[in-house]
Amino acid sequence: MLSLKLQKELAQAAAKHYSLKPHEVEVTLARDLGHGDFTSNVALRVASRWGVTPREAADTLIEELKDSSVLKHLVTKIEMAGPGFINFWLAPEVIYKNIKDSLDWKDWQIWKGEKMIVEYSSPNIAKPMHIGHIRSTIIGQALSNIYEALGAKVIRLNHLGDWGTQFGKLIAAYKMWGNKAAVKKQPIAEMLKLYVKFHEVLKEQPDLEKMGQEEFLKLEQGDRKNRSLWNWFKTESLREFNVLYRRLKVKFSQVIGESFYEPLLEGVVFDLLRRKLAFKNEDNSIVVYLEAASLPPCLIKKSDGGSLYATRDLAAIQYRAKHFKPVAILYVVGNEQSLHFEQVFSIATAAGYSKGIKLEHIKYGLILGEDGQKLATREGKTIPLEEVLDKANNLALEIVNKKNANLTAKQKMRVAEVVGVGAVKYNDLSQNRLTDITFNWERMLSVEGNSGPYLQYTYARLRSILRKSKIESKFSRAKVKTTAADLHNISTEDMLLWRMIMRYPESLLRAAQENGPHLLALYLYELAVQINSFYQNQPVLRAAPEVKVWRLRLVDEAAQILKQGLEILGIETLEEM
RNA sequence: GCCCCCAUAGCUCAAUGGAUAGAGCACUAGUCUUCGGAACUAGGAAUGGCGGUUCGAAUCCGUCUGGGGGCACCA
Repeated sequence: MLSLKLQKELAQAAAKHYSLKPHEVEVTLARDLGHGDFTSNVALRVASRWGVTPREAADTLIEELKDSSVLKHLVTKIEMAGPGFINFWLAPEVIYKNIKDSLDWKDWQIWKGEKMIVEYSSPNIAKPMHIGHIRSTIIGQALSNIYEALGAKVIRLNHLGDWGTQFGKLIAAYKMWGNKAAVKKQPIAEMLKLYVKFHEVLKEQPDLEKMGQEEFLKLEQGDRKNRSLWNWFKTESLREFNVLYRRLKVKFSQVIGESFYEPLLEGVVFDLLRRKLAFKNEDNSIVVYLEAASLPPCLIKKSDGGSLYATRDLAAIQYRAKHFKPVAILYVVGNEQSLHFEQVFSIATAAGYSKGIKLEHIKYGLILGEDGQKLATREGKTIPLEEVLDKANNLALEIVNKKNANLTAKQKMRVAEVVGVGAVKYNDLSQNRLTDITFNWERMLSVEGNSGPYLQYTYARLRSILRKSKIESKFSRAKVKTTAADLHNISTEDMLLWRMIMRYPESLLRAAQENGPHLLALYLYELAVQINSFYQNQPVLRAAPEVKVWRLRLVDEAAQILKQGLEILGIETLEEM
């Protein structure tokens, strides 16, 4: 909310008075109180040191700060506010400088040059992408963008689920009931049918389970027929996935399937045995005991010699550490895999695979069906992502037809797609990632209130004002020039909006700290609400010249932040809609 | 049985240990000679129960209740 520079300056001034180190004093803006002021909870930190109440500490602090030579040029008034809160009124010159500093990106690029890996989306081959995949895909994309905006070098990995017993099952099912032409025609739909059928028949014929395991083992051992089937399934699946990724505007630096790590698996198992972390059971399966970490044991090799999920993730950590040398790996994967990651991280740490790398499971709540129950692929009970996007698109098209008849048919199609996808993405990104989401069509497709389209609409309106102001050429962004002297002419409403604009970098920072894109979404929404309310009552183009210059700059800055912020969330903006 | 996540308004969700717990939907009443009404203004309504830590708790700790997920040869 305050520029880093000003925060630092004030903290230093306060610290000097109390012989504290600057980091022991906290200076933050707590509430919007009016024209050009900000509040601080400096007193609170001091209070806990002195053993007095915050109110007493604040009183003393105010007396002393009044005479501070360092603060004199910054602050025009200091006052006691709530229980232990001190309000500072800043001089206009300071506010102006603060605005400029806040909007200076370089200050906020705290991840500059750091390399990190974000693993997201990671769908399973041969299964349709459904509503459950959208969370990992969209949250991962947004987080990657956030870190990148803060200066990090982000490697975006799609860790495809293209290995494991499930493919044994699929191969078995295909060999029994498969039809080449049908798969060619509708690859994923047909593969899903086979998979579902396999599980249905499995209920009556339990020996099918073994059959699936055998087919996977053959695949893993390089059986020609199984390999070529698997390759074919994979190619067909990826083709369908890419259509959806293109629609969602999701990109990856690398698409590396689990199968990629297969040649490394033996090495990992051998290494863990050598380090006496893993042990061989009588049935030849190999397990890592994790009592020390209070976790259940983790199996890394099956009794038939086949590999497991955990084995592959361990190999992946080893590989990534060696080839990318990241400072962190973020796994954007659902809540239900918590145990798996706790086990894998624990083993990786013990074996030293992740030395110098922060491993973090960015978990998120499930999307539950409208009945509040889990949506399971095996039972064929899912909502395909394509269906969600199509529905959203149709609804948006209906609305644009009503609202903006002037657009050409082509423009309307474009608007419908951008708005539809935006609505779906925002619905997910605006919520805390940890809570389970109960699926709801109405909310998912909402275009009113706290929704993606509301933000897109706000941006389009701001751009419309700027176009009409004629301060910009067709291709360049608006650049409204202001000076500190102009600040004396602005109203309280204007000032409040400035304060909101100044908070943008901080919202990004917090979103990164908490790995919560919803914090950025929330900020953008608050900004949009405030500017909507603002131009409803404060004329921009018809204002007096000295006021107009500030209002145009406000509109310009807000528009730029909305565009940039939405882009970071992976949501496109439109000049007209 | 053990472990993890969650519980806030009728519904869906917010909230750095701080000031009067915010929104949207729905409902009610308003704002159009408008820089685009996908908007704006106003209204009622909430921290699951009981303890604890703290000057201060929706937030941290304990416990109970309720919902979801998981617990070695699926991923």
